[in-house]
Amino acid sequence: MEKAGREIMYSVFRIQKALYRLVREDATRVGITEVQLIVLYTLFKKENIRLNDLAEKLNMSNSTVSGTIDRLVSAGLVMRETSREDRRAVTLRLTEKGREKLIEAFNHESVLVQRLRKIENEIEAADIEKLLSIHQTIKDILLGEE
Amino acid sequence: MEKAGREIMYSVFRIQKALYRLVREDATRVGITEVQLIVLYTLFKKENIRLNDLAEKLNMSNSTVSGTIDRLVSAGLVMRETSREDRRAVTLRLTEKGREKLIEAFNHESVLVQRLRKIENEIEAADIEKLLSIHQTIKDILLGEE
DNA sequence: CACAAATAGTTCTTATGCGAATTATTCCTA
DNA sequence: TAGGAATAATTCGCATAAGAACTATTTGTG
Repeated sequence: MEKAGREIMYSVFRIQKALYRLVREDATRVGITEVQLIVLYTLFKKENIRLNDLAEKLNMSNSTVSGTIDRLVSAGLVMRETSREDRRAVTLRLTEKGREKLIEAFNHESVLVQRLRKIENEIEAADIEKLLSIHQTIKDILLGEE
Repeated sequence: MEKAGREIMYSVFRIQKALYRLVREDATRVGITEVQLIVLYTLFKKENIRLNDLAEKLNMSNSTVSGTIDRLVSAGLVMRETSREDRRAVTLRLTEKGREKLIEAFNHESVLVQRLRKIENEIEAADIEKLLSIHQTIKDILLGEE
């Protein structure tokens, strides 16, 4: 395989793992899993989203999301409601308890939030911009938008 | 949460998913899973590696790797051997069949290999270097090496 | 309008993926 | 050197993660 490409690949894998580990730390602290926390956050950012759209946003299959939502509903953190416009569809919403859980997870104790802040402080804005732009190029090439 | 940090996080997640999807394509073509293919590749690059070291290299727990190796052994692609120096340890090696499978996966048909090559061709070497260096900084911050 | 095609979710099966407990072996030190 | 601490791997339980098959609706086309 190609050397530079391989290095980029490994480098991305490593960062992703490190990020996931920090998310897991916050999630575990409040008694849920990292994926559940990411789902809560996404629902917080976008209310009344459909399961399909949530799955797409998270880059996950809807079978996976369906199962995760099952567990969040059982835990009383999320509500499932049949959409009135389309009775096939399901819309998802945080419960009050879910909202509280989310806020608790990303409070001042959150190492993830601290580290993300540190990244913003220690890396120059121009470099961050450069990084995101190269990432975009890479993503486009990987997805085959030529 | 912090805006730029969040963007970087999402951007990494997206690239990781895109990469995984391409690895999966090659893996599926030869009848194995993406993780199994990554393991075969790692064993190809480093013969007679211990399970522990393999897990560390892949950033996975050894319970996960142990299970994956189970399936690769069942499929006749990998050999497990008790280490002579340390009888607690297990060393792993590709079988001939495993080596053939790996070569078949990453042959000229491989979209992943093509795309990685394209990344090398279309992104300037200086930019790739810059990218890897920023990645390193981010990884260090995330892992808390302050 | 009828009815096939498309769409939204769920369920099933298999494979990760992790932490905790367990087993086997080796290391270390009183 | 005996026996506990440390280490390497496996096993177990649970939660992703994806694709395929399935159900329930809605859409599109003659």
